[in-house]
Amino acid sequence: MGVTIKDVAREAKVSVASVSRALNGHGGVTAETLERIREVAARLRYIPHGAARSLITRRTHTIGALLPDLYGEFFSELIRGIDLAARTHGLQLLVSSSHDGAAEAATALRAMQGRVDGLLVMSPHADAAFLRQNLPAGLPTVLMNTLIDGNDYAALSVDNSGGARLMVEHLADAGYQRIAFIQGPASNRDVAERERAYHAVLTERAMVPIVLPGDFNEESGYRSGQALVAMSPRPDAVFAANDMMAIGCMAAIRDAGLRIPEDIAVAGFDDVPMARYVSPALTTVRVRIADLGREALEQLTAQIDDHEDNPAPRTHVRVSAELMVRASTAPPR
Amino acid sequence: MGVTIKDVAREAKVSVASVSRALNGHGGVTAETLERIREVAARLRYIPHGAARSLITRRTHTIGALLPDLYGEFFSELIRGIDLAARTHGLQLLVSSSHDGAAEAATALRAMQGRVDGLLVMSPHADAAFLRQNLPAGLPTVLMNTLIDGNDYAALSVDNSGGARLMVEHLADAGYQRIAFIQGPASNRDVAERERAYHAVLTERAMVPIVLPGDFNEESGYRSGQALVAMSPRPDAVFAANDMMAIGCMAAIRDAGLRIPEDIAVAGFDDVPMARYVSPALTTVRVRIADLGREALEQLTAQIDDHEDNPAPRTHVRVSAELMVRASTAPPR
DNA sequence: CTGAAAGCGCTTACAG
DNA sequence: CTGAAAGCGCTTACAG
Repeated sequence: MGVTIKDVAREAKVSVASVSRALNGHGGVTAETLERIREVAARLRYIPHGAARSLITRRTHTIGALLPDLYGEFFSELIRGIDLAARTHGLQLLVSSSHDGAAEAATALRAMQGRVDGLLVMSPHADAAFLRQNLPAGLPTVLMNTLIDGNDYAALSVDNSGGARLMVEHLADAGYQRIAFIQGPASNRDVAERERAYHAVLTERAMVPIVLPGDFNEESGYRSGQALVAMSPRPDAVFAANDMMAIGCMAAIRDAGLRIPEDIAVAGFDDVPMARYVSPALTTVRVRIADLGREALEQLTAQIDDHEDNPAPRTHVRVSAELMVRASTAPPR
Repeated sequence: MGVTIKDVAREAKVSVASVSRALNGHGGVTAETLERIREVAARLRYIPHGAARSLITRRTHTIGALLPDLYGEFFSELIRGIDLAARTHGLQLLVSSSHDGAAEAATALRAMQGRVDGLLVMSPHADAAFLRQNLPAGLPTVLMNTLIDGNDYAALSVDNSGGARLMVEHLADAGYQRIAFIQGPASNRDVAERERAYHAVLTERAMVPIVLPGDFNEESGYRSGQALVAMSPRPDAVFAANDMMAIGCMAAIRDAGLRIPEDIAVAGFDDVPMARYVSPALTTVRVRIADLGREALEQLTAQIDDHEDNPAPRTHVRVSAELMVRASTAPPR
């Protein structure tokens, strides 16, 4: 079907070896044959077959990314960081996403074998056994927001704990007395870390926790906001596990005829673009997701370029979070 | 390095052919040998080498996507649509993005050869010559928002023209008399289509066009908003080529002490999530970007599954746009 | 400088 | 049911 190196060799009246050398710029060809081969290759529109080439060179110039999703704010930023770094290294990206179960994720991971030089893994299904079973031994790998016991893999993750702590301390320092927390999806590890930090700070300050349910969606924030305003005594501040719930919560507070932050201060987590546009602007925690992606890819390329005798360290790096104080948590009167 | 089919064969005391047949479920193996081979494969943690397999099967179960970018609202949605459809077909995604020039895009495209079963192409660098030069002949391809003369390729694109026309007609029908337009980046084809439709409707209605510069960023919308409020006679409505500029423009109008829509109505294009949250909520044009991606992938798989004697038609489909009327363009008193 | 040959890891007719 | 062999399209020592 397609034109192969053999076609070029025949047409240029040389061996396939010479075509390969010429086109790859390895030298060892006279300027004359080089020119002829180039001309024939262009005329025939020869494009080398990637799979065949990487089968013999053991290089694919591709990195695989196993992700739970490909869209939404978070992944958009994550992919941006990965892509930025991949581009500077001349790497392509093989992505695989949306695995409903461990079996699907395993299939996806296995399909990457022989097609990537390294792997970026972010998966709720990934644990030590899963990776041992489905990851080719020796394939450079970096985990993103995916915690595994031991030091077998390099890992990067968001400092949820530090970020949430900053937020709760900010609210307490501002003078708020009854600080509520809106949870995210139960199985979400990021949320668990945020909630743990919330409890830790409240305990340190001898304050009483008030926890409301949520699922990361705006609607759940609205519902918890309704519950919040009906409480007695009413909380005077609420920290939602993400921005969208915080925004939903703000709507509920306003619909109840209360003011933000005078009656109830509201804070979120993520710093989505919208956070600056809601009114009042939302105080939140910013995580440089793109940095996480970029840094993960840099660590991965370091592993790929490793020599056996000088392995890159398998470290666990925390990407720090930053407090973005805005009008929604101005100190109470 | 890794364990290959040979290792499994040796360990299971069979030929590699039998290992292949057993593991691929092709039958022709006794239950006993099947079991033994499976056991050995699992014990050795054998994972087939993708490149080797696709070299012989001529199938990669991967589709390539050449995109100008991977992040931001638009691509997030586009990728979502592609990913959704790819998943139902069991396909992986090889993405390549951010090509600063035609040469870089060409390299990326060529690198896909032999590694994908089909190609989704969205590139400002793609014209007929570019594709002929860098696309393996016969490789199934669908163009997205990338217009080429002729019917060599299937193509899908956003109906910018129809969407912009709906908007300008909406403003005129609402009673606005002096409708301004804020442009996007000069080289952007989507913008050109939107602007052309703006001019067409104004001509039909015997209205005078008022065109202000912009570059898709919020700041440029703000600047054009400042220019707008200083005009005399002042336009009573403005249609920005995208939502972010519309939002910037709203800020400028408000900062000038004017009201929206009483003094100046504002409309955008894209329907970004934020559009519903600004105050007043922004009237805009919604394009189902995810549908574009999904539909493009469906067309591509149809081509891939084609038989030579029954080729899928190379059509050019327009993804329709929808008017989202909100408070920012309520009719003038 | 050039070519014949081996080999990357797999699958698939073809015999037995 | 099973294996030997050919071949997918390339690259790279090895000779000449």
